[in-house]
Amino acid sequence: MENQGAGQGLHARVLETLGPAITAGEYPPGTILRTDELEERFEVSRTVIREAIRVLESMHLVASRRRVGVTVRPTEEWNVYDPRVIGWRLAGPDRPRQLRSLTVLRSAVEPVAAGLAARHASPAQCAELTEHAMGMVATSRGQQLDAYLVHDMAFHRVVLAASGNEMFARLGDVVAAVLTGRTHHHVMFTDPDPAAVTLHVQVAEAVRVGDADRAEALTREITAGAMAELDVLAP
Amino acid sequence: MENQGAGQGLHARVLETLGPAITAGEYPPGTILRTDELEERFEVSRTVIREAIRVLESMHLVASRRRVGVTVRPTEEWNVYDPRVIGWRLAGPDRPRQLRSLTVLRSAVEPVAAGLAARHASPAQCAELTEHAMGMVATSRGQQLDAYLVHDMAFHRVVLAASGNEMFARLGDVVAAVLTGRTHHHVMFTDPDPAAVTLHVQVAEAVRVGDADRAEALTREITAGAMAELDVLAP
DNA sequence: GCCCGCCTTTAAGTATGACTTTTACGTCAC
DNA sequence: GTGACGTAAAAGTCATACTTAAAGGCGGGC
Repeated sequence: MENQGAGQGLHARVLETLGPAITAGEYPPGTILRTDELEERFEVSRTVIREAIRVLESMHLVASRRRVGVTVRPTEEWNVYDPRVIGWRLAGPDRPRQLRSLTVLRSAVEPVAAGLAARHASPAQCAELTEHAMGMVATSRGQQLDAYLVHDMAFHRVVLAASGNEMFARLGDVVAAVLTGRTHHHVMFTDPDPAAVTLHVQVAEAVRVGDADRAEALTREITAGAMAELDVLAP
Repeated sequence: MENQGAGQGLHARVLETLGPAITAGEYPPGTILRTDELEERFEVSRTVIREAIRVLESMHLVASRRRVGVTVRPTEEWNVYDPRVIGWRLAGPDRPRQLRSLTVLRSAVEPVAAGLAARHASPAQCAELTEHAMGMVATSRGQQLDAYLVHDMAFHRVVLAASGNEMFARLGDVVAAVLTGRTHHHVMFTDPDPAAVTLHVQVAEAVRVGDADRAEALTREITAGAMAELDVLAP
């Protein structure tokens, strides 16, 4: 996840405490927070608390009502596509569940994105793609998982961007977060699956020659692999 | 789109003016807004403006920097999955573009969601599904487009919810917005495509009997139809 | 005894003025 | 021309006073 929201203001600091706490379930839905209580707890002024609350409200994590206070909303109402919410949940206790959701989303989106990329990708993007695929090949053996990850993330980011769909493009961070999670929680001694590496190379090639169906099918294989890994990764 | 954000506070009213204006491109990226200027324009206190700005900032529509002001961010950085941003853009000048993006997203997500629904749907959800499919059949002829729309939206909402994936479930509003847009901008005299109606009935059936592949394939046909309509709808 | 409406009280919302902090930009010396 | 420095501008923070909505209790009417 990108560094979005690690801002410097006081309100940002309050947010970085309350957000994770709420998404972690430390304040179950229905919990009531009062502003003056928070004011005291964080030793900041009312202004700061209110601004933090306003942001949490815009994420649909809480609702603020007069004469009642700030109540935590039920999980189903959260804006689960907010990058900050995603980041917080990935860092919290329902990380496995979150990783599953995101991987399923990937498996739906990426193949279609790859198909579109085959139609729309610019020469420059095609070049980037092959470059990163090559990079993956080069780093796929001999405990270079971190270097491999960089290429893997970049590869998928380019595919999503090349799809020409802004909604897809904005999922680059999500995919990056999933891949990072995979690498850092997997058995760090195992080199990446050679079959997966080959698939990436083939996708790059399919996109380059404009074979949308093939790009889509190959990417579907990649995401199927990710889904299969999931049972080990997020039980 | 749900009524999310039509709040009653003053800051909400400021937001409902600035948000649409920014997403409509009235303040091109790089534009600088100063708080005291806005204060004056909206005839409200600093507090109110600051809270509105904080929300816009959390949507990545603007960035606030000391000694500079509040600058409008480039489009690529916006949180395009924020329901309010989606709503604003659908109401603005790049509605066609937005409709395209969302329909492509639909075409990626819904088939996979239908496949999952076939595996996970509860008996109650299956019942709802057939009910709404029947409702679509019943209202598919004789200028009952509004009634048809209600069933159509409900149908897709149930499929997304039944997928068991919270990320998918949260796209219910998006799909509803797209369907609404379709109905209200289409030739209002044309009854829905009978083939599409049949497909919905068949999807309900496939989900009921747990045939994931069939549910997915049929839904892919539905979304392909939606994509085809797009050229007429959003040129 | 029960229901409806008023009234109190509480907590969020708004307004304002004073003060702090960051930082872009212009100036001046080298 | 370059670099250090100082100034000022605008956001950020704080404290306080006041306004508004509404939850929950109180009392009167039925």
